[in-house]
Amino acid sequence: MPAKQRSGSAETPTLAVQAFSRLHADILSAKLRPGEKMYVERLRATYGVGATPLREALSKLTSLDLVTAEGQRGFRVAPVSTANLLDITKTRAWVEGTALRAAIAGGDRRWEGQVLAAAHRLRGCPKSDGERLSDEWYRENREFHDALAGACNSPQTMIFRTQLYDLSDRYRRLSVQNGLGGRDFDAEHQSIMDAALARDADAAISLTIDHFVETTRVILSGESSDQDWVDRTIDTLRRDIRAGLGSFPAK
Amino acid sequence: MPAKQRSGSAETPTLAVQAFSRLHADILSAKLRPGEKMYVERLRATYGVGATPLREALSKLTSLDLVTAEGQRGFRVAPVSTANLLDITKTRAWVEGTALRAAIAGGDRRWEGQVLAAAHRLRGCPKSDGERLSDEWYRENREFHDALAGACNSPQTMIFRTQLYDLSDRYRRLSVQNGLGGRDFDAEHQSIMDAALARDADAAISLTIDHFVETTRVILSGESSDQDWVDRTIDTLRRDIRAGLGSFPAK
DNA sequence: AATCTTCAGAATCTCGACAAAATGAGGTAC
DNA sequence: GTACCTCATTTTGTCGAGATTCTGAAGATT
Repeated sequence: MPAKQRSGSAETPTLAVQAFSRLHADILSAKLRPGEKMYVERLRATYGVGATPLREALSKLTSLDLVTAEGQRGFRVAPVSTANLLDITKTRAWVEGTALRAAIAGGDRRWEGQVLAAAHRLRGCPKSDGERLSDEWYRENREFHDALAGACNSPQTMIFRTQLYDLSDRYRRLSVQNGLGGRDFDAEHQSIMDAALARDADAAISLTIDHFVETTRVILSGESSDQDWVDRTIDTLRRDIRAGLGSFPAK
Repeated sequence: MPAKQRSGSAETPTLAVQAFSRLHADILSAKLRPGEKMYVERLRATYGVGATPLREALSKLTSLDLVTAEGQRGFRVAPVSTANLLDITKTRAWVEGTALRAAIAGGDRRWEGQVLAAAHRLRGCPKSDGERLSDEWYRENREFHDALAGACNSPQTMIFRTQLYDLSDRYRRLSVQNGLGGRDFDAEHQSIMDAALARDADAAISLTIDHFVETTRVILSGESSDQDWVDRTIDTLRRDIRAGLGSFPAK
C-alpha cells in the first residue's frame, strides 16, 4: 500500500492547540462573555484537557488581547468597551488602508483574478439563515477582503489584519444587530472591488473606511439609544481615521 | 505601622512571567541564536523553573513571532531571513508613518513638551561604550520615538509598534555593525522632531522612513559583500514602503 | 549504493497532586 | 454603622512522573 509514510506537518494537533482553537472560537462567538472569569478547573471539565495545555492556550490568547491575565488572580475573557471598539476600528482602517494601497500599486493579473473569484463566491453565498447573516457568508466576506489585501506582499501586515479582524468580529457577534441596518453589502463590495481593479487607491480606501465605520455605527446604535451621541462619536472616529492616512479627494 | 495593606497590582511576578522576560531578553540580545532548538530540560536548568511556566512563556513568545512551535517537535528560536527583515522594516515604516501622521494632526502642547523632553534626554545620553552604541542610548532612542507617536491616541497601534520595534531590534543586535556607518543620529532625530513640531507630517514621515531604511541598509551590508545587490534591495524596499503610504512631495 | 525497516534513546506533551496566594464570611473593636 | 482583623474555603501556579511521539543509527532488502 502506497500510504504516505512521512507525517507531513498537519500532525495530530497537540491538546494545547486544540484548547486554543476552541477557546478562540468560544470567545469570538461570545459563548464566553467579556470580563467573565475563566476558572481553570471549570474549563478543564468543559474541554476535557489538563491544566497545563489550558494555561498554555490562555497565555497565547493573552498575547492576542482576547484574554487578560493578572498576577496571581487567574484569567478573564478580555473586557469590551466603546473606547476599545473605536480603537480597534481605527487601527484596522489604518492597516487595511495601507495594505490596500500597496496591493493596488503592486497587484498583478493573478491578484485581479483572485479578487474576482472571491467576489464571485461571496455573491453566490446565501446571505441570511433567518435574521442574521450566516457564518459562511462572513467567512467568504473575510476571504474577499483577504484577497484584496493579498497583494500587499507583507506577511506581517497580513498577520496584523487577521488579528484585528478577529477583535472586530467579536464586537460584531456581541452586538444585537437587528437586521442589516438597511445596508446593501453586495453593492458596497462591488464598488470597493471596482475601485481597486481600476487602480484608484484613494477611492478604494475611502469606500473601505465607510464599510468599516458603518459596521461600527450599527454596533454602537445597538448599545446606545442616544442616536445623537452615536453620530458624533462616529464622526470623530472618521476624522481620526482620516488623520492617520494621507490626504484624500473631497469625495 | 502604616504599611500599605493592599498589594496593588505589581505583585510578585509569576514564574511564567519571569521566564517570559528572561527569554524575551535573551532572544532579542541574540544570546539565543535564531533557529536554535529550545530544549525544555536545558532551559529548565538554566532559568531554574519548571516545565509548565516555561511552556507558558514559550507559547506567548510564539504569538510574538520570536519563537516557533511545531507539532510534537518542540520549540525553536524564530529564524531570521532577509525577506523577514525587509517585511518587518516595511510594516514598521507603515505603522510608524500612520501613527506619526495622526500624532502630528492631533498632538497638543503636552505632547510637544514630552517630545522635547525625550529628545533632550536622548541628546544627553552617552552614545557609545566603546565600539557599539550603548544599551541606554537605545532605550532613550525607543522612548523618543514612542513620545513622537504617543499622540496618535491608539493603544492598539502602540502595541503593534512595540512588537515591531522588538523584532527589528533583534536584527540590529544580530548584525555585526562596524561603527556607526557614518551616520549622525543626533541630526536625524533633530530633523524628524523639527518637522513633527512644525506639523509637517509628510516631511516627518519621509525622514523617519530614511531613518529606518538606513538602519536596514547597514544590517544588510554586514551580511552581504555585494554592495550592488544591497543598493538594489534597499531601493525596492523604499519603493514598497512609499507604495503603501499616500503620495509624498518629491523631496 | 540506495532505500527501507527496526529499535533503543531522547524529547515532548500531558496529567494528578501540592504549596502559596486570594477570596469572602463572620466576628470584634471603635 | 464602619473599619479592621481572622480564618476556612477556593483558586492559582508549580512541580515531578509517566505516556506518547520523534530521532537517528544500525541492519536488512532490492
